[in-house]
Amino acid sequence: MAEIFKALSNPNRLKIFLRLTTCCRPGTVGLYDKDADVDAMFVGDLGRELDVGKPTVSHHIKELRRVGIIRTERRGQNIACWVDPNIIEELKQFFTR
Amino acid sequence: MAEIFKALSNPNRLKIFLRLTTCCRPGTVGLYDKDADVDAMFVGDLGRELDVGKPTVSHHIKELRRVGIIRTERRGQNIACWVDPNIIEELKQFFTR
DNA sequence: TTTATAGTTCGATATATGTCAAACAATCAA
DNA sequence: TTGATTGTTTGACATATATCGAACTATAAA
Repeated sequence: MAEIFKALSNPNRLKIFLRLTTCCRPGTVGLYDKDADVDAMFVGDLGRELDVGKPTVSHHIKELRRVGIIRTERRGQNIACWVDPNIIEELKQFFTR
Repeated sequence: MAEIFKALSNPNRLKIFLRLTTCCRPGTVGLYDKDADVDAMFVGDLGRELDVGKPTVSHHIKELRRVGIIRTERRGQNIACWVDPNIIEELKQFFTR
């Protein structure tokens, strides 16, 4: 859990996380649908909203994936990113005991 | 929120947080009762469970208090610590949108 | 095959963080 | 007032982290 919190403690990574939790259908935070209109965002799209260089975005994406917060998949030239559906539930559980 | 996650990202601070959330009456995480048997823990008690020096414990307590995760109060020679009742709810809300 | 686009890896650097020892401060007890 | 206990502050240091530019890789398009 400490590693998950560390991943979310960086402002840019937190922005990526929040951006990804709102790119799904409204009201479905933490849930995504691969067949929906928008089920993921590309690394480049996320980077353009962040005001940091590509290497930095790549580094943050890698870290978020390493700790299991997001999942990624190549789609042509792009890398699609989405929040792991389980992590949200796990985090809610953590603060509900 | 990033600062709150940063505070919880250090293993020792996370241990302090978890220890404090379980020193209240069972099933009342995040709630404390000043009139209950155990409503708080002293800095020294927390430190003895952590295997780090006193200055380090003090530093962590200070940080947890700075970001609003815990509250403290002097009681004689000791400093009592407890988790802020509001923060738990705030964190749950954050992952529920 | 050449060019363009998207992203990663590597190396460097500046800053932040965790930790300790030593000194200090505050409370209590003799 | 003296000594013991509890915790804080300060200064130092080693490690971790965020960031960038340059070089590299992978896919697509011409």
